Amino acid sequence: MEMQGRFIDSTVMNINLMEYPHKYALAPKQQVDDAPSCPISQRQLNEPSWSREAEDGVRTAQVAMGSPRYYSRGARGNTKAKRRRIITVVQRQAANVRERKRMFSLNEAFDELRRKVPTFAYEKRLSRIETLRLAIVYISFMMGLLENT
DNA sequence: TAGGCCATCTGGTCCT
DNA sequence: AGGACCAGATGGCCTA
Repeated sequence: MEMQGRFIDSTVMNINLMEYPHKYALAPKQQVDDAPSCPISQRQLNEPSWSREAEDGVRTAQVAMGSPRYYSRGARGNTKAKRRRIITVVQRQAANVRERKRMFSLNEAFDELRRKVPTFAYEKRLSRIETLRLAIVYISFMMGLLENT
């Protein structure tokens, strides 16, 4: 079917993305008192996000001297203490790498979905939330077409 | 400059 | 025990 592509867009389908509330309900800010915020988190955004393992590995090697450990905070402030999972710095770094890879594959899926939903070529790149919402509307639109044929 | 978006880190929970 | 998944926090970049 030739419908995939640039024939319809949000305006054609009477989609007003702005009608969806974009405000997320923000929980009270979690207290981060024993871990520095990510000072290296914004390096070289033009790199593939998980190609930085070598650099992180250096940092890991530096920090891992003396085997410091991360402690899950668990039920901090509660009287009923949960079992805390203790991980090493190396394990924490490995988990960070896995998380980066996971987010990378998630973004790949978003990119693929962006290519499937119809937009005008000159439209700016859809955000992730816009992509999801437009995909929902697009699917509904196509289902309506099928039912009418 | 404020707000939106995103990448990353981190800890909690679930599952194998 | 450890990996996957998730959500909160944080900070940088970009645009109106």
